[in-house]
Amino acid sequence: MDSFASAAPRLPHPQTPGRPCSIAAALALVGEKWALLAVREVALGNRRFDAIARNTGAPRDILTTRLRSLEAVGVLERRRYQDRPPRFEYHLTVPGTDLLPVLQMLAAWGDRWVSDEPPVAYTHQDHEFAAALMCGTCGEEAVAGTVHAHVRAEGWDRRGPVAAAEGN
Amino acid sequence: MDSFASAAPRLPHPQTPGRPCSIAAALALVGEKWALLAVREVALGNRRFDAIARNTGAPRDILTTRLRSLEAVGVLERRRYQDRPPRFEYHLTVPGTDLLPVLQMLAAWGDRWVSDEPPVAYTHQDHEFAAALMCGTCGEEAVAGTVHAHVRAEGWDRRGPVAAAEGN
DNA sequence: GGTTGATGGTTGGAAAATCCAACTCACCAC
DNA sequence: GTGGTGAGTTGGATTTTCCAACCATCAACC
Repeated sequence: MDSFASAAPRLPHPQTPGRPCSIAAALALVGEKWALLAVREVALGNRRFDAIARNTGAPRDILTTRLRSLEAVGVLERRRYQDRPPRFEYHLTVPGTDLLPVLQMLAAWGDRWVSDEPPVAYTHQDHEFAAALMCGTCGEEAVAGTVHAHVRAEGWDRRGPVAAAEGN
Repeated sequence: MDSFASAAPRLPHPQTPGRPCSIAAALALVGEKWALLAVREVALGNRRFDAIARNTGAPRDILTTRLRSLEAVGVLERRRYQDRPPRFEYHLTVPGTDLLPVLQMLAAWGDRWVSDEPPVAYTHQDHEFAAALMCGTCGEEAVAGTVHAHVRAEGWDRRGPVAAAEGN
């Protein structure tokens, strides 16, 4: 896992208000509708600007800024596939590919709670795929209520900022 | 699973541009930074407006509109815990609780790629929790590249809208 | 009786981001 | 020379966000 994590460089750490939290950090980098939908399209194999714009419905100018930002952050890579005129394709980096489980979970939630019938079905190897959360340590499914948070960040606990009873 | 899904009512189906997709639908309902961070805080047990505002860093007026929207959508429930003056607490509904795997995946991604060291650690039962995507059908971990999409939505395929070669 | 603090918000106004339609520029095929 | 593809830009109107300050209700303190 250490060797895997070092296989690609770390992404820039954004400034987030509130509690120090990897969820907030992740959202600051990729947590925007059009950004995630662009990643979805690239994952589906649609690597070109026009296809991404059409299939997501994103305004073209917004999409431009999102693609630039995803590239700057290291989630997408922009590759020139021809010169004269210059044309580009977007590809997932390693961190970008690692976002797909997040999208799978979102799709599963949407399928369960909002879509009448799944607009997209997923298969795992040869059978129907049903997304679930797994604990990689024990190999079992992590059922609701069995995962607990332990706040490590200095000056914070579960309730919020610690009163910091120093000298005051 | 069928009986589980019917245990709570379905959420409103939002209008989304682009490809019909449960990811887009989910993002339309809950895919906004402050909304997801509010859900995070409620999941941590911080159910009151002031605590959520402080711990997320969200502007209070924005937080008000997000909480109202999450309530309207059916992700949160707003409970009065005293009258005179009226005071409220926010609780996760069943669909809201079902969002936690999404947050776990986001946290895992942030831990892996952006946070220097995890600001929050998670345990599963008594051991360290390592989030992974599982295929509920076969019980195995869904490794990158083993899950494939099949577009079912009428008029669309993986590449985009179908040319609709009728009579043309 | 006045002040402070907690709680759960509103309000006003400035700043920023979004959305939309139209436009560009370079090339290719017909 | 007309139309199409591809990858964006541009201008301008509309929305949304952000921020700080404010408000109301009650309890406790002094």
